[in-house]
Amino acid sequence: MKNNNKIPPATVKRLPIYLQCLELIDEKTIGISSKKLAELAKVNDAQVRRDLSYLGTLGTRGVGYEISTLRNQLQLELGLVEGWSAVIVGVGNLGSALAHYGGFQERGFGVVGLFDDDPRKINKQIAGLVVKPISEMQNTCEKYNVAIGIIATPGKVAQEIADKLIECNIKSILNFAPVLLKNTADVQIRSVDLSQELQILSYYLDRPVLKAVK
Amino acid sequence: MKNNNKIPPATVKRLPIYLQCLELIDEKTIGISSKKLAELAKVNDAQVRRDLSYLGTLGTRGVGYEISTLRNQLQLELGLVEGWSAVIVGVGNLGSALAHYGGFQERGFGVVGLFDDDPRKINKQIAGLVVKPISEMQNTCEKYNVAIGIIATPGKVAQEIADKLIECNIKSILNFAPVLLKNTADVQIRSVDLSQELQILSYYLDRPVLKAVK
DNA sequence: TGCATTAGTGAAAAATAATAACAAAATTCC
DNA sequence: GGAATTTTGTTATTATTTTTCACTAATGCA
Repeated sequence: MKNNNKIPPATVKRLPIYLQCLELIDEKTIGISSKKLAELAKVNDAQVRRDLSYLGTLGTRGVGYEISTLRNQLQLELGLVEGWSAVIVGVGNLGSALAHYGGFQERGFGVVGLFDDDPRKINKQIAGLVVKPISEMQNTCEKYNVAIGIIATPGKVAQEIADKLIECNIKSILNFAPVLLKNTADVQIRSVDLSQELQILSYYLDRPVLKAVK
Repeated sequence: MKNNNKIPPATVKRLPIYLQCLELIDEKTIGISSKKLAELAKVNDAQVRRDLSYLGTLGTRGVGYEISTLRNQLQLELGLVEGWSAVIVGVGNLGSALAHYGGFQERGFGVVGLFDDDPRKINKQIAGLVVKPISEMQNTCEKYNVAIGIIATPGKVAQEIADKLIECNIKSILNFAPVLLKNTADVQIRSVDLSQELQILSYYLDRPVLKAVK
């Protein structure tokens, strides 16, 4: 399939899962079939082939996929190779958790700044970084050419922070505050509302028969 | 529409958003039209009516919806009224963040237990609760009839914890560890992988034209 | 060479979602 | 009181997306 930039959302959601599945495989193994990968990822094997075909022609007919190639392409497609930098705004428990979270660094995201406006938090050291006041954010973002802003503040200041991040020329925002942020044309916003997740889960609590939303 | 238990996933995902929108409204206002709510939630107004119709006949033609009724029904449908209890396993930064997170209590989820097997954490007090060893989990779950287990442990022990939670007769799991948990027939599992979220965001980083996955 | 295997993909089918459009019910205004 | 207006509930339609089937094309191996 032509690599024309148009991977369906449902597929994009599965790419990180495939990547994760590959990590589970014994290092000595060098190849994997769509059938086996499908099994690990708990999807149909035609789905796997279809999904991977969006990334280009990666496999070999009659043989399967070479794991290292697959991993590289997945990482490339997900933009995990270019090493995006991120800043975290709000260093309460959630912000700290995110700062400590190994998964980010591992997958090519470097957290280069922590910001908060609480004087008790400023200058505290967390995960090797010093917490700075939000007024210094612009500076850091320019210096490191930061692409991602992570909002872990209380809801009521989240929009204000988002606006500031946009002013800093950030390209995407990952929002953990429980509010709907205003959409902006050229900034991708992705929200994770922890209690919303719990609410959705809760909906399915008394309905064990139904399939849960993914 | 008959209230026959079958709300489409896309709708279930919007219900918490509607609930959130209602919270933004001035307390004195008692009614709201589908058009206005649509505007707040940033969706089509026909969509709002369609979505709400799954909950029963809540509005009044020519008038609109009574906010308090709407809120009650949304909460009821989402199961936020029955007061589910939850336990959190793993009290690192993320677990602590979740324990402190006001949103849960507010929306009807009571966190009744914190568990960890790190001796340095046991007996620590967090958000008014004392951290206990995982061996005591069964006990707490029975005592409080806990319905939800929240996993905030490192990935490598997550499956083991999930199994233990299932043994404790929990009904749903909200998993924050970056692993795919094995599916079990009568336990709903919902996973939030923070770095997966970031990876999906990252995919859209160089493709600002595309619409991001919801 | 022939058989077994497995990727890539067109096309069909299925599932899901969104929207338009309008009758029915309620209110307001004359 | 009745016409005009508003706004819901719902049917029907359309659109979109996703999944799966089924087959062809490579490849390896005996």
